[in-house]
Amino acid sequence: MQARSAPSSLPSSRYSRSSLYSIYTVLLKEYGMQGWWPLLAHQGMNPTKTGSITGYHPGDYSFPKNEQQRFEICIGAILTQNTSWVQVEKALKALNQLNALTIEGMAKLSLQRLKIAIKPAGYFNQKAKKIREFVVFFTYLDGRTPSREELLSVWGVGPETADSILLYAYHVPSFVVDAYTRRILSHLRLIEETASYNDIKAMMEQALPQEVVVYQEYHALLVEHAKQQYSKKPYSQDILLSRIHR
DNA sequence: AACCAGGACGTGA
DNA sequence: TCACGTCATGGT
Repeated sequence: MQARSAPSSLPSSRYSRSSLYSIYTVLLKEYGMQGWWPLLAHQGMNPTKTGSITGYHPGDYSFPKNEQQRFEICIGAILTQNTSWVQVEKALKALNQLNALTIEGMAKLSLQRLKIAIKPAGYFNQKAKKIREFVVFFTYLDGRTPSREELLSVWGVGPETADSILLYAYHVPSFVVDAYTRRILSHLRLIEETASYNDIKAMMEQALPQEVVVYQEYHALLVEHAKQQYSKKPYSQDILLSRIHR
Protein backbone atom coordinates (compact mmCIF):
# COMPACT_ATOMS: atom_id res chain seq x y z
CA MET A 1 0.00 0.00 0.00
CA GLN A 2 1.26 3.41 -0.89
CA ALA A 3 0.76 6.43 1.31
CA ARG A 4 -2.24 8.46 0.24
CA SER A 5 -3.25 11.95 1.09
CA ALA A 6 -6.54 12.33 2.89
CA PRO A 7 -9.39 12.79 0.41
CA SER A 8 -10.25 16.43 0.82
CA SER A 9 -13.41 16.01 -1.19
CA LEU A 10 -15.17 13.99 1.49
CA PRO A 11 -16.93 15.25 4.58
CA SER A 12 -15.80 13.02 7.43
CA SER A 13 -17.93 14.43 10.17
CA ARG A 14 -20.03 12.32 12.51
CA TYR A 15 -23.04 13.87 10.85
CA SER A 16 -22.31 12.44 7.43
CA ARG A 17 -21.45 8.99 8.79
CA SER A 18 -24.66 8.69 10.76
CA SER A 19 -26.50 10.07 7.76
CA LEU A 20 -25.14 7.26 5.66
CA TYR A 21 -26.57 4.69 8.01
CA SER A 22 -29.91 6.43 8.39
CA ILE A 23 -30.21 6.51 4.62
CA TYR A 24 -29.94 2.74 4.72
CA THR A 25 -32.63 2.30 7.33
CA VAL A 26 -34.96 4.72 5.55
CA LEU A 27 -34.50 3.01 2.20
CA LEU A 28 -34.99 -0.40 3.77
CA LYS A 29 -38.26 0.70 5.35
CA GLU A 30 -39.35 2.38 2.11
CA TYR A 31 -38.56 -0.38 -0.38
CA GLY A 32 -37.99 -3.50 1.70
CA MET A 33 -35.36 -6.16 1.13
CA GLN A 34 -34.19 -6.29 -2.49
CA GLY A 35 -32.99 -9.87 -2.79
CA TRP A 36 -29.96 -9.31 -4.99
CA TRP A 37 -28.14 -10.78 -6.95
CA PRO A 38 -30.90 -11.96 -9.34
CA LEU A 39 -30.50 -15.50 -10.68
CA LEU A 40 -32.24 -17.02 -13.67
CA ALA A 41 -34.13 -19.78 -11.94
CA HIS A 42 -34.25 -21.01 -8.39
CA GLN A 43 -36.61 -22.04 -5.65
CA GLY A 44 -38.67 -19.23 -4.18
CA MET A 45 -37.97 -16.62 -6.79
CA ASN A 46 -39.87 -13.38 -6.65
CA PRO A 47 -41.40 -12.05 -9.88
CA THR A 48 -42.48 -8.64 -8.58
CA LYS A 49 -39.31 -6.63 -9.00
CA THR A 50 -38.95 -3.44 -11.05
CA GLY A 51 -37.49 -3.92 -14.49
CA SER A 52 -37.08 -7.63 -14.29
CA ILE A 53 -39.14 -10.71 -14.85
CA THR A 54 -37.78 -12.98 -12.17
CA GLY A 55 -34.72 -13.82 -10.22
CA TYR A 56 -34.71 -11.88 -6.97
CA HIS A 57 -34.80 -13.64 -3.62
CA PRO A 58 -35.51 -11.10 -0.85
CA GLY A 59 -34.51 -12.25 2.61
CA ASP A 60 -32.59 -15.25 1.34
CA TYR A 61 -28.85 -14.67 1.46
CA SER A 62 -27.90 -18.28 0.80
CA PHE A 63 -27.09 -17.66 -2.86
CA PRO A 64 -25.06 -18.67 -4.75
CA LYS A 65 -25.75 -22.26 -3.77
CA ASN A 66 -23.18 -23.79 -6.10
CA GLU A 67 -20.37 -22.99 -8.48
CA GLN A 68 -22.73 -22.69 -11.43
CA GLN A 69 -24.75 -19.95 -9.76
CA ARG A 70 -21.50 -18.27 -8.73
CA PHE A 71 -20.41 -18.32 -12.35
CA GLU A 72 -23.76 -16.93 -13.48
CA ILE A 73 -23.38 -13.98 -11.13
CA CYS A 74 -19.92 -13.22 -12.47
CA ILE A 75 -21.08 -13.32 -16.09
CA GLY A 76 -24.07 -11.14 -15.21
CA ALA A 77 -21.77 -8.64 -13.51
CA ILE A 78 -19.79 -8.27 -16.73
CA LEU A 79 -22.85 -8.13 -18.95
CA THR A 80 -24.54 -5.42 -16.89
CA GLN A 81 -21.73 -2.92 -17.40
CA ASN A 82 -23.46 0.28 -18.49
CA THR A 83 -26.51 -1.76 -19.45
CA SER A 84 -29.94 -2.27 -17.90
CA TRP A 85 -30.63 -5.57 -16.21
CA VAL A 86 -33.60 -6.31 -18.47
CA GLN A 87 -31.19 -6.55 -21.38
CA VAL A 88 -28.76 -8.65 -19.38
CA GLU A 89 -31.53 -11.05 -18.50
CA LYS A 90 -32.20 -11.64 -22.21
CA ALA A 91 -28.53 -12.38 -22.76
CA LEU A 92 -28.37 -14.72 -19.78
CA LYS A 93 -31.42 -16.63 -20.98
CA ALA A 94 -29.89 -16.99 -24.43
CA LEU A 95 -26.69 -18.29 -22.87
CA ASN A 96 -28.65 -20.68 -20.70
CA GLN A 97 -30.41 -22.04 -23.79
CA LEU A 98 -26.97 -22.89 -25.10
CA ASN A 99 -26.00 -24.51 -21.79
CA ALA A 100 -23.33 -21.83 -21.55
CA LEU A 101 -23.99 -20.69 -18.00
CA THR A 102 -21.68 -23.38 -16.74
CA ILE A 103 -17.93 -23.06 -16.97
CA GLU A 104 -17.72 -26.16 -19.14
CA GLY A 105 -20.53 -25.08 -21.46
CA MET A 106 -19.13 -21.60 -21.84
CA ALA A 107 -15.71 -22.95 -22.67
CA LYS A 108 -17.19 -24.93 -25.55
CA LEU A 109 -19.20 -22.06 -27.01
CA SER A 110 -17.80 -20.54 -30.19
CA LEU A 111 -16.96 -16.86 -30.22
CA GLN A 112 -19.58 -16.20 -32.86
CA ARG A 113 -22.35 -17.92 -30.92
CA LEU A 114 -21.28 -16.17 -27.76
CA LYS A 115 -21.55 -12.76 -29.43
CA ILE A 116 -24.97 -13.51 -30.85
CA ALA A 117 -26.25 -14.72 -27.49
CA ILE A 118 -25.15 -11.65 -25.57
CA LYS A 119 -26.10 -9.16 -28.25
CA PRO A 120 -29.10 -7.76 -26.36
CA ALA A 121 -26.77 -6.56 -23.60
CA GLY A 122 -24.79 -4.35 -25.98
CA TYR A 123 -21.01 -3.98 -26.51
CA PHE A 124 -21.07 -7.59 -27.62
CA ASN A 125 -17.58 -7.55 -29.12
CA GLN A 126 -15.99 -6.23 -25.95
CA LYS A 127 -18.15 -8.24 -23.59
CA ALA A 128 -17.52 -11.49 -25.44
CA LYS A 129 -13.81 -10.91 -24.98
CA LYS A 130 -14.32 -9.99 -21.33
CA ILE A 131 -16.30 -13.15 -20.69
CA ARG A 132 -13.64 -15.31 -22.29
CA GLU A 133 -10.94 -13.65 -20.24
CA PHE A 134 -12.98 -14.24 -17.13
CA VAL A 135 -13.54 -17.90 -17.96
CA VAL A 136 -9.78 -18.43 -17.97
CA PHE A 137 -9.49 -16.66 -14.64
CA PHE A 138 -12.42 -18.52 -13.07
CA THR A 139 -10.91 -21.84 -14.12
CA TYR A 140 -7.55 -20.80 -12.72
CA LEU A 141 -9.20 -20.01 -9.37
CA ASP A 142 -10.39 -23.60 -9.08
CA GLY A 143 -12.97 -22.76 -6.43
CA ARG A 144 -10.81 -20.39 -4.42
CA THR A 145 -12.07 -16.93 -3.50
CA PRO A 146 -10.16 -14.30 -5.48
CA SER A 147 -8.70 -11.14 -3.99
CA ARG A 148 -9.87 -7.76 -5.23
CA GLU A 149 -6.47 -7.19 -6.82
CA GLU A 150 -6.67 -10.47 -8.69
CA LEU A 151 -10.09 -9.56 -10.05
CA LEU A 152 -8.89 -6.12 -11.12
CA SER A 153 -6.03 -7.72 -13.01
CA VAL A 154 -8.49 -9.47 -15.31
CA TRP A 155 -9.11 -7.57 -18.56
CA GLY A 156 -12.69 -6.28 -18.49
CA VAL A 157 -13.07 -6.33 -14.72
CA GLY A 158 -13.03 -2.82 -13.25
CA PRO A 159 -13.73 -1.62 -9.70
CA GLU A 160 -17.51 -1.99 -9.73
CA THR A 161 -17.51 -5.38 -11.42
CA ALA A 162 -14.83 -6.65 -9.05
CA ASP A 163 -16.76 -5.46 -5.99
CA SER A 164 -20.03 -6.89 -7.31
CA ILE A 165 -18.39 -10.26 -7.82
CA LEU A 166 -16.79 -10.19 -4.39
CA LEU A 167 -19.97 -9.11 -2.63
CA TYR A 168 -22.59 -11.19 -4.41
CA ALA A 169 -20.71 -14.19 -5.77
CA TYR A 170 -18.28 -14.69 -2.87
CA HIS A 171 -19.92 -12.95 0.11
CA VAL A 172 -16.86 -10.81 0.71
CA PRO A 173 -17.93 -7.52 2.38
CA SER A 174 -16.77 -5.14 -0.34
CA PHE A 175 -19.05 -2.17 -0.92
CA VAL A 176 -20.18 -1.64 -4.51
CA VAL A 177 -20.15 1.92 -5.83
CA ASP A 178 -22.03 2.57 -9.03
CA ALA A 179 -23.24 5.56 -11.01
CA TYR A 180 -26.44 5.66 -8.95
CA THR A 181 -24.51 5.72 -5.68
CA ARG A 182 -22.50 8.70 -6.84
CA ARG A 183 -25.56 10.46 -8.19
CA ILE A 184 -27.61 10.08 -5.01
CA LEU A 185 -24.83 10.86 -2.54
CA SER A 186 -23.78 13.82 -4.63
CA HIS A 187 -27.32 15.15 -4.83
CA LEU A 188 -27.60 14.81 -1.06
CA ARG A 189 -24.28 16.68 -0.82
CA LEU A 190 -22.61 13.87 1.09
CA ILE A 191 -19.83 13.68 -1.51
CA GLU A 192 -18.38 15.95 -4.15
CA GLU A 193 -19.26 15.08 -7.73
CA THR A 194 -15.57 14.52 -8.40
CA ALA A 195 -15.04 12.01 -5.57
CA SER A 196 -13.21 8.93 -6.82
CA TYR A 197 -14.56 5.39 -6.74
CA ASN A 198 -12.19 4.39 -3.97
CA ASP A 199 -12.96 7.50 -1.95
CA ILE A 200 -16.67 6.74 -1.96
CA LYS A 201 -16.11 3.05 -1.26
CA ALA A 202 -13.86 3.86 1.69
CA MET A 203 -16.35 6.33 3.09
CA MET A 204 -19.20 3.83 2.93
CA GLU A 205 -17.19 1.01 4.45
CA GLN A 206 -16.04 3.26 7.27
CA ALA A 207 -19.55 4.45 8.01
CA LEU A 208 -21.33 1.11 7.92
CA PRO A 209 -21.12 -2.16 9.80
CA GLN A 210 -18.88 -4.28 7.61
CA GLU A 211 -21.45 -6.95 6.93
CA VAL A 212 -22.27 -8.67 3.65
CA VAL A 213 -26.02 -8.36 4.12
CA VAL A 214 -25.84 -4.62 4.78
CA TYR A 215 -23.57 -4.01 1.79
CA GLN A 216 -25.74 -6.13 -0.49
CA GLU A 217 -29.00 -4.51 0.51
CA TYR A 218 -27.62 -0.98 0.62
CA HIS A 219 -26.26 -1.16 -2.90
CA ALA A 220 -29.45 -2.73 -4.24
CA LEU A 221 -31.59 -0.19 -2.37
CA LEU A 222 -29.65 2.71 -3.86
CA VAL A 223 -30.28 1.29 -7.32
CA GLU A 224 -33.98 0.90 -6.63
CA HIS A 225 -34.21 4.39 -5.17
CA ALA A 226 -32.35 5.86 -8.14
CA LYS A 227 -34.73 4.14 -10.52
CA GLN A 228 -37.60 5.74 -8.63
CA GLN A 229 -36.25 9.27 -8.28
CA TYR A 230 -33.08 9.75 -10.32
CA SER A 231 -33.85 8.41 -13.76
CA LYS A 232 -34.71 11.73 -15.37
CA LYS A 233 -33.47 15.24 -14.75
CA PRO A 234 -34.10 17.46 -13.07
CA TYR A 235 -34.05 15.33 -9.96
CA SER A 236 -37.00 16.04 -7.75
CA GLN A 237 -36.87 16.66 -4.02
CA ASP A 238 -35.42 13.43 -2.66
CA ILE A 239 -37.58 11.85 0.03
CA LEU A 240 -34.35 11.15 1.88
CA LEU A 241 -33.54 14.83 2.38
CA SER A 242 -36.14 15.34 5.10
CA ARG A 243 -35.26 12.12 6.90
CA ILE A 244 -31.53 11.83 7.31
CA HIS A 245 -30.96 14.19 10.22
CA ARG A 246 -29.43 11.86 12.81
C1' DA B 1 -35.66 11.56 -31.29
C1' DA B 2 -32.44 12.32 -27.87
C1' DC B 3 -31.16 10.19 -23.81
C1' DC B 4 -30.12 6.68 -20.61
C1' DA B 5 -28.79 1.97 -18.82
C1' DG B 6 -26.42 -1.61 -12.03
C1' DG B 7 -18.60 0.55 -16.79
C1' DA B 8 -14.10 -0.43 -18.56
C1' DC B 9 -10.38 0.51 -21.51
C1' DG B 10 -7.15 3.20 -24.56
C1' DT B 11 -5.20 7.42 -25.42
C1' DG B 12 -2.98 11.86 -24.92
C1' DA B 13 -2.17 15.69 -22.11
C1' DT C 1 -3.51 11.18 -12.53
C1' DC C 2 -7.28 12.59 -15.49
C1' DA C 3 -10.41 14.07 -19.02
C1' DC C 4 -12.26 12.34 -23.08
C1' DG C 5 -13.57 9.19 -26.90
C1' DT C 6 -15.11 4.48 -27.86
C1' DC C 7 -17.84 0.51 -27.43
C1' DA C 8 -23.65 -1.10 -28.99
C1' DT C 9 -28.30 -2.68 -28.03
C1' DG C 10 -32.93 -1.46 -26.71
C1' DG C 11 -36.16 1.40 -23.23
C1' DT C 12 -38.54 5.44 -22.60
